Amino acid sequence: MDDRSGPTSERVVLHVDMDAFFASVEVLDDPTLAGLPVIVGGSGSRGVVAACTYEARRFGVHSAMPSSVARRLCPKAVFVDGRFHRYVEESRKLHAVFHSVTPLVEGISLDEAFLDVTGSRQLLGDGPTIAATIRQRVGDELHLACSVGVGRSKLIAKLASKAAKPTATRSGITEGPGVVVVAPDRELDFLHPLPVRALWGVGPVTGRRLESLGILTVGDLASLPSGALQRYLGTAQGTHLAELARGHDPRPVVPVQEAKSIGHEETFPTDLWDREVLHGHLLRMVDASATALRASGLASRTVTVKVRYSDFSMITRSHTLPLPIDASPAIGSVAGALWESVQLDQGVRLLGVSLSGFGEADRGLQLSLDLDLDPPAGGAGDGGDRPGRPRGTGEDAGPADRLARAEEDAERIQGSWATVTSAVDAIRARYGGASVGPASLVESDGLRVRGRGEAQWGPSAPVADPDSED
DNA sequence: TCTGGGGTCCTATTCCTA
DNA sequence: TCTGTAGGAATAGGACCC
Repeated sequence: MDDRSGPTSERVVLHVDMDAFFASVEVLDDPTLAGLPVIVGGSGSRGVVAACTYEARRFGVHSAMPSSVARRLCPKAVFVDGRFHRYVEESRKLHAVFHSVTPLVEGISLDEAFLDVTGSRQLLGDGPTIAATIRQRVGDELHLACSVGVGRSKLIAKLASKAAKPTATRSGITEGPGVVVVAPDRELDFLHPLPVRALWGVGPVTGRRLESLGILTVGDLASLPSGALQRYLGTAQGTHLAELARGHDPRPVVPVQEAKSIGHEETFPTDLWDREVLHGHLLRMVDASATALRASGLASRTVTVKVRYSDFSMITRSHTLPLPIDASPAIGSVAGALWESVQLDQGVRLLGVSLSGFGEADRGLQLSLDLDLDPPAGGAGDGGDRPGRPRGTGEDAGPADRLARAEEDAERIQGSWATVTSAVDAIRARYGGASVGPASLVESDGLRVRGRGEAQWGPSAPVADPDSED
């Protein structure tokens, strides 16, 4: 397939990455934090660091690090719970700046984006000029710092922005250049000395595997025959990494990426064993996910239940329906059947639900007179026996039977719940997410739906915990 | 002193069907 | 009807990203 957008060498891609974004927003809102080691993230024993200031990084703290380790490395750190809505606000302003430069903006996360500025150069200047302008405007308008990488591919732009960042070591914080430009004829000189782990797609596991083979740098990787790499890492990953190591990255900047899954998962402050209690949590997460699903105008065919046990092993159980559904009780019915097939021979640390296989909800089901129009008591789930469905005579149906019944339930509920679902969504839109919910969850303490940012980085520390400061 | 939450993508295996 | 085979879909698990 030929590329009609012009020669690849002419493409100019920017990668803009905010410096310590969440932590910088916290400092912006509370200037007394300026100059202090600030850590944003879960403060509980099972929390992780979402972001931290460079003052904290001097002590070796970094994002995704367990909070307990961060606290040990930097006992004087100020822990701040994440305020996701604030980061979203600032992110919107940031993206407004990006969109004033080019419509080709691919957001990677709240604080990071690729911009294809190939077509903006005539109006705004060359790549380095646009990069400097963006950096200046983000500083002036948001009072936040960012780093920008400029190259002819996403790979190069991304690595360049990293090289543009400040660095923090025990001896101090060194300002970065802010903008790093990698000219096409300098790409391999820039790329090959970098460690293999710098490449997008090389994480801890692949990194260790490559290093065990003596492949330490991107240059080492590039010198390897791609066939050998494919045999070692698999076709897709081997081919992809071989290409990246040679500086080949034709991936376009794609402005709108449609979601492929929507879900909720939570780590509990302590491991849970009780099947019923866990089922209650599962239904709560189903309701939250289904609400998000409908808010996106989607319906889902595949329901997946995820469990992480106390020993950190993880299992998933999923089921795909013939038709997409979006009603919470319908999804809850399938999730409940999957949940019954989950073994509980050790404590559960994390529980989650994920919805995928999107399509349009079938809300056109004609209601016949013998359909059960009453919403199932207790909301979602596989609770009581209901009319309109043959029940097996055996006391303990197998997983396949349970799923088949849940599928029937889901179809029936999906048809009868369309009006209720719309009403619930309307009430929540007006009075907030906690204003209405499944009856089965109303009286259960602690079963409120956790919102984004409330404890996104793990369970919070107990309110009065004398041991919280070691 | 131990590992979050929201995702995407890939691979291997199993099951079903032609 | 049985067996072998091949392909596709579903399922489960894992690595990776921010």
